[in-house]
Amino acid sequence: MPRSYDPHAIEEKWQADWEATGIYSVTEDVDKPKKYVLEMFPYPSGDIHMGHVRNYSIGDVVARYFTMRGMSVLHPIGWDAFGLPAENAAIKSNSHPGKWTYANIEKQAASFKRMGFSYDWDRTVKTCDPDYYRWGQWSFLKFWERGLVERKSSPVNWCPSCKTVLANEQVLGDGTCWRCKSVVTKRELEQWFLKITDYAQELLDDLDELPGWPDRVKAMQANWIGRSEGAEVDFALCDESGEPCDETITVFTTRPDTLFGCSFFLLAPEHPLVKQFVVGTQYEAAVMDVVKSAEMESAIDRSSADKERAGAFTGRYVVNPVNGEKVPVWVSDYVLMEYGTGAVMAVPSGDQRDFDFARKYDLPIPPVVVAEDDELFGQLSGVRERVLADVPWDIAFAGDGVMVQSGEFTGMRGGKASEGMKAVTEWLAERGQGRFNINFRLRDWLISRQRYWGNPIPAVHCPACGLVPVPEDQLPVMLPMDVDVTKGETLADHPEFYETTCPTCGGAARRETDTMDTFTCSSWYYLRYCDARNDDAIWDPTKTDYWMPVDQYIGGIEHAILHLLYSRFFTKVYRDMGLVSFAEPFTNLLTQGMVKLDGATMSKSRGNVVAPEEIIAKYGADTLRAYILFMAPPDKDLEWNNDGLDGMWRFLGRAWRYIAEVAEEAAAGVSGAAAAGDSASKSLRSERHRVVGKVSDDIERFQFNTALSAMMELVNAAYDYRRAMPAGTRDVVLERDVAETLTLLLSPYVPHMAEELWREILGHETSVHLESWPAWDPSAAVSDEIEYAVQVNGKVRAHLTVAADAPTDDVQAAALALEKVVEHTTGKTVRKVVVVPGKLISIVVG
RNA sequence: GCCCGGGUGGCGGAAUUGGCAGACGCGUCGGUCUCAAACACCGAUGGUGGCAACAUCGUGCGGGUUCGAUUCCCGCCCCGGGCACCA
Repeated sequence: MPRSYDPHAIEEKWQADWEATGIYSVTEDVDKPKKYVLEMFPYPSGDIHMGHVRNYSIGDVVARYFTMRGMSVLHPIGWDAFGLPAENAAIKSNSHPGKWTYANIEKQAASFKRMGFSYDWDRTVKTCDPDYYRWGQWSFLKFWERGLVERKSSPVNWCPSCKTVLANEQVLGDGTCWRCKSVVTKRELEQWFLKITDYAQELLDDLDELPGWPDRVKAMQANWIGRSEGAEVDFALCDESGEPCDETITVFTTRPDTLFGCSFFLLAPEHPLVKQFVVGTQYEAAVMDVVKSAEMESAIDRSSADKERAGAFTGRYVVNPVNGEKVPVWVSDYVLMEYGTGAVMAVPSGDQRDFDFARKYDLPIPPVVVAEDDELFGQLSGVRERVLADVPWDIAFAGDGVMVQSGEFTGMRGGKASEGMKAVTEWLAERGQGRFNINFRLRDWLISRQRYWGNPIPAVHCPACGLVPVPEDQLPVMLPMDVDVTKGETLADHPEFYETTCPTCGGAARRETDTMDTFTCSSWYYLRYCDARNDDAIWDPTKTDYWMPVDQYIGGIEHAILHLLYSRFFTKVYRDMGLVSFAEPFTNLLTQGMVKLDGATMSKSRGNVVAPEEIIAKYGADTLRAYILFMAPPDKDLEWNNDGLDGMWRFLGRAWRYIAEVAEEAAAGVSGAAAAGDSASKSLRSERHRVVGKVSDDIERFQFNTALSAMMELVNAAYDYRRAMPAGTRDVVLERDVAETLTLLLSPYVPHMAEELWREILGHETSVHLESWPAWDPSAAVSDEIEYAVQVNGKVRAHLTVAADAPTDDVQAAALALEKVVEHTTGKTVRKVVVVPGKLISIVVG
């Protein structure tokens, strides 16, 4: 009896062997095509969960496959090691975030090694190592030199639970913190920003250069960047009589074609002019009510769409530049200070929000763009002057139509990007009262954090010189390790840290005590992997030029905007600095689905966790790897279910047994035929070639589940062959080939089992992971007989087996002569016969 | 409201270019082995009718194109995700 499959006896043995022989270390090899396969690096929480198992198993199969296809494959791993969970854990366990983090990295690295992933561990980065974060600080200084760093005061997102500010991208759709789910509030604070908006247009345009990204992710990024084309329009402030004063207020609008319908003007409650306008006037009380209640409201309430809009008249007016009309200036909470200019021209006939506001406060709603099928069209078509001051409509009309009551523009097409929009904007531009403009929803990236466990911002506040960058030769600004977070301390509580001298004037100065958003650390780690141990530069460009861009990036959909947008931004800045020669870091992106249990994401707090360690203890790492890939295609969410594990275990056992039996028979000298011509041998041979082709193709399109199905089919066919052919009559060369081929096909999925089979059972000297991918001959995959399905009036009535090279006419004649076909065609006229070569014959009768 | 996905047996899923729907696996049922169980192996398994051959229905719903539609077109329903007082 051949030895049976025992993962526990082999897995750790081979892990030690691979580590000792360093078979997964790579260097630049100019003689081979390169592939950079990367999975998003993990936060070192200490435990490995099913999401990790899935993510890293996918990457491992891809990396091993490309290696076997003769490519030079970079497949690194590292740790996104700064961040709040370390501080929270340290507080809980009365420890230090660093101690906790480094211990977790050890533990988690051991788990990853236990899974048998093929990483080049020599390239590991830990973002909390000074050797790493100094280059993050260096990047910050370079960004600063390029004018991409700004310290400014603005209303920012504050998470009361994390006790720090958040970037816009880090606030979820429901107004909660992405990490802790607390409700985020707004605070006016002075903070550090990276000017990602300088790259808004390019970040949007270059999405078209990424055919290897899922449309979903590109749509989400485009949505987030939120480009709108329109115009700026200047409105002059005027006095009660309508006489313009010197001051103007500019608005952004996507509909300058509706300017003739502007019947009031709005300012955001936070707009600086509001107080100036109303202080000491009869309007002050009502206006300040609106301002105060807007301040009180949470971000969620404020943005609730069906909320009653509050407003008040300021007592002031502006002049509409197209018709000289005096327009009242109101304040309303539906105008946002953060978007556009914080001021809006209200056109109630063309905008539902303005319409509702006008009805509530009894303001006029003159129509200016009407649809041809609207009852007003007949009445107003061609009418230049305003004859109708209020529409009979119940809702605004925001669609495309014809301009009316619009002076010289009357009769033009109105709507977004319309003839009228362009004509009005040009008219304004000629007079210096407006211009074409583009607005983005994307805001600058707020990167300062009022927390300890992060990368210190390399800046000094000097009372004489202002903000001064830390000189490059003084990097890194070391994060002190004696901060006691259990007492709630941050860098701002450490005089030894912040008391310093100004690098410029030498006078007493205060070091910046904010740290950088951890997303800055993860925005360039994939570049550092190319040259991870470089102490003289962030990387050697010849190395990034060899490895980059990442050919296949794999990670969770939750980073569709966050990490992926930030990394694209960083790459473009490095390109402008001349440090890299490409504009996009990730050529192909696979967003892996979540692993769920009972319909919810697995999490400790929810208590619905299946620990990978338990599965490994029972079945070994190989079964777990293969099973999680077999359960579903990688981009779909996956509902975890232990029930199928036995099936994968059975399959691996069957494959093992087959290979071991073949090897044992050969060792025992059982002889048989070679290059046998019987139909069973031919059929197994063609199945072998078909399956190699199918598995190759499936891996390249990430269909790991169907690749495994195909291997199961090969094993089934191999057993069928053994059953059909008595010992001594089998083609032993073919069987040996099937056994070796199967081992090679399995090796990216179950690397330990394949290694044991290859070296100990099949008797090879060197690792299976240094072997080439098996060759396959598409022509050998075709059998010499083909079965046709024969349809009569669209229903399959019979099957017909003919020689593969039979002429179409013969096939058709044979099909028509079939008994079952005759049954369904007698007494009817054959009207048409369609023969799809190699597949089916469709007979139409009537 | 706008923009993306998705809806196929009891379950996970397959069908790559319009060509035999349900590959492969789980589960279930029946059998072999066994004193028995476990393991393993063999067979059956979309629904309905039928002893069977077979017939018939069937990929969210309703239409359409086609010899032929899970696949393409039109109109809906449901589920998931993103964006949203964005001017």
